Amino acid sequence: MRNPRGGGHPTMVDVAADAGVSLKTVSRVVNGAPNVDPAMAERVAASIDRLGYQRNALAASLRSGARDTIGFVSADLSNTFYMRVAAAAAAAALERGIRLIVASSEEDAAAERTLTLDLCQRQVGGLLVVPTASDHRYLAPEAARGTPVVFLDRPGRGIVADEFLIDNRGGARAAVAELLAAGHERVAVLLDAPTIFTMSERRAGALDAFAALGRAADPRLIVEDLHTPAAARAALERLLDAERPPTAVFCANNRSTVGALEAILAADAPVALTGFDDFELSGLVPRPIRVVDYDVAELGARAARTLLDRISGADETEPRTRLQPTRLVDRGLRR
Amino acid sequence: MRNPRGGGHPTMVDVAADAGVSLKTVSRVVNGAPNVDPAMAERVAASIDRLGYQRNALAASLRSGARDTIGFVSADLSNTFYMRVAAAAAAAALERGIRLIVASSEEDAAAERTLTLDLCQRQVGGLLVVPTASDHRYLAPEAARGTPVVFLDRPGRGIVADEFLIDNRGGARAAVAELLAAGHERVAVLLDAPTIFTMSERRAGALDAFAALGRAADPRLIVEDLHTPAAARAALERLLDAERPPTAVFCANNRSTVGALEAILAADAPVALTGFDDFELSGLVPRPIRVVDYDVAELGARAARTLLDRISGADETEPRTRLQPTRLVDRGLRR
DNA sequence: CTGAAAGCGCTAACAT
DNA sequence: ATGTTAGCGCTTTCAG
Repeated sequence: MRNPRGGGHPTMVDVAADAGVSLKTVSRVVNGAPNVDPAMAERVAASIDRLGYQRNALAASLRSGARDTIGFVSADLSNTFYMRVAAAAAAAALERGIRLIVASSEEDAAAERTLTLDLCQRQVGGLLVVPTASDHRYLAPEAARGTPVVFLDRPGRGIVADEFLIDNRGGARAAVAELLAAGHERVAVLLDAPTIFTMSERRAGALDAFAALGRAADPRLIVEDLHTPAAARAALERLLDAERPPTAVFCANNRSTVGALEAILAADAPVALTGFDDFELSGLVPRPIRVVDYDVAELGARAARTLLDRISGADETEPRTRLQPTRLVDRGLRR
Repeated sequence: MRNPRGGGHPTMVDVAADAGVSLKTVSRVVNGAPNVDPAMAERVAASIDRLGYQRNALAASLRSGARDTIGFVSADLSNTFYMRVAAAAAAAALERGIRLIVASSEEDAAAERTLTLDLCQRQVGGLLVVPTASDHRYLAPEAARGTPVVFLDRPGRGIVADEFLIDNRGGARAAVAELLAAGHERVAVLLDAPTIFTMSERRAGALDAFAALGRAADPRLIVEDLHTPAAARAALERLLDAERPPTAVFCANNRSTVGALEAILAADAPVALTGFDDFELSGLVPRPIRVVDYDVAELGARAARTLLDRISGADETEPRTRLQPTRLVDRGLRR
């Protein structure tokens, strides 16, 4: 598949020679520009087909400076939450003719930085990033050079940029308030490490709910640093075996929810459960539970649109933090 | 952040002028080429820092023709299976200094074609694709032009290319054989549409198991076209209510498995269950089940390495189809 | 070890 | 409506 000049792929020059027209005419046809004689367009199209010409998008954007791509830096490719955000963002971008390319730091701060800079070198128009790093000042030069950044799910550090977060605090508050309103005197709270942004927010929300009733949470019922379902299970089993066991549990993420469920099901304990984050197959849990749910697709679409508005200059307001609202919903099998 | 000439970003020319060296020297420093005087390199590095110079990777590859990127065209971004494959492929590629960019057809054949061609125009070195389209002849020109394609999970149609598939037939055969060996006389089989490649394979495997024992499956226990968990649930409920209900079920994908589980749990029926595909939280199912599992990461890594070998020319053998082996594993909560 | 010049494939500005 | 000429930012000869 060498080109007529003997090189690699055929280029516009080859097509022009083949069709007996100028380079520019080929360019016009390829780009669907107006004011091209139909007969000529026909001839060019025939040559393109015959030579198997394919436009080199990189060369095109080099001269035009067009930036028709945005990057999505996920923190974890196999996290469905982020990927649903990415899918929604891709769809929203496509509506404006912009492609989204996905990369992932896999929760590695150095990888995040490398990937991000790499995407910038690839001349993406902007970035959606789920931050893993604890310092994002390295993005400031890029932002200043006109590559806007929008953070997702977690705030960026050391840089002013748009952020789209879940209403972690409000969601947790509502979940715990509901348990308290149902008459539960002893509500346990299972959390991962408080150094994680979402955890400290959700913890604060849970405490808000107690405070709103003028009550204080029993500190022995608040368990932190539960990284895995197994840890959450063990923690809840310990609480259930203790003197005055909880009658309800609020789990601050779906890993804890899963672990708590294991404990509850294994002990067949009459404990009400509400968990932050819906999860796949939550409908399959063999007893009614509640989860704090939110519109993932909307989050992604809003973030993408904001980024595109920044890129196009349509939005020159101060960067802001937006919270995606949450709602409490029923899950689990009803009997 | 305008460059010293008043344009946009600073370029190598600006750096060269600033450092008082030639363009080529800057290029050498930026690319870490050997044979550069350390003092000069130092000066150039200082200018790069001061001007905030960032290399334009697109321009670089235009001249060199370098192809340091491969594309992954998923069929569904929110399918964890594909994303785990993508993550493994990305890691394997990175070991050779190649970046992976992810796009998704979202099960739309036209989108697959658009995305694929778009990636080619972006000069990716090769493609990993989970095919959605029913005809991949459109890829032939690309392949001929030196952009190899490797298909994942499903075979490509109308084009000879490497394929990495799950051992669907063998896995299904083993699953059903095990149920039969355990003494189950009546084993139901729940499937999605037989037009789907994996479904016809898994169906064939299930029937193999019966045939190996000289037995024939009861056609009334084989239900097809179950697209959703709800459909699978309804189908199994019907079977359980019928005259001679099954004592075991083989579900050909995890959606059916979920539906079947709902039916079994709701009826508290003593039915053994084996499902193809592991699923998130399968450990949480409140009774022991078996699943046909496979090493997703290995599949992705092998596919990526094969693609890279094709690109580099290290592998010029005939394209082949490889099957990823499966194994039967325990899931669900033990009591 | 360093530099000048040419050119990758395309688009933009200016003719015609 | 079409063609001509630069030139995007970089790498690559090929000379010094």
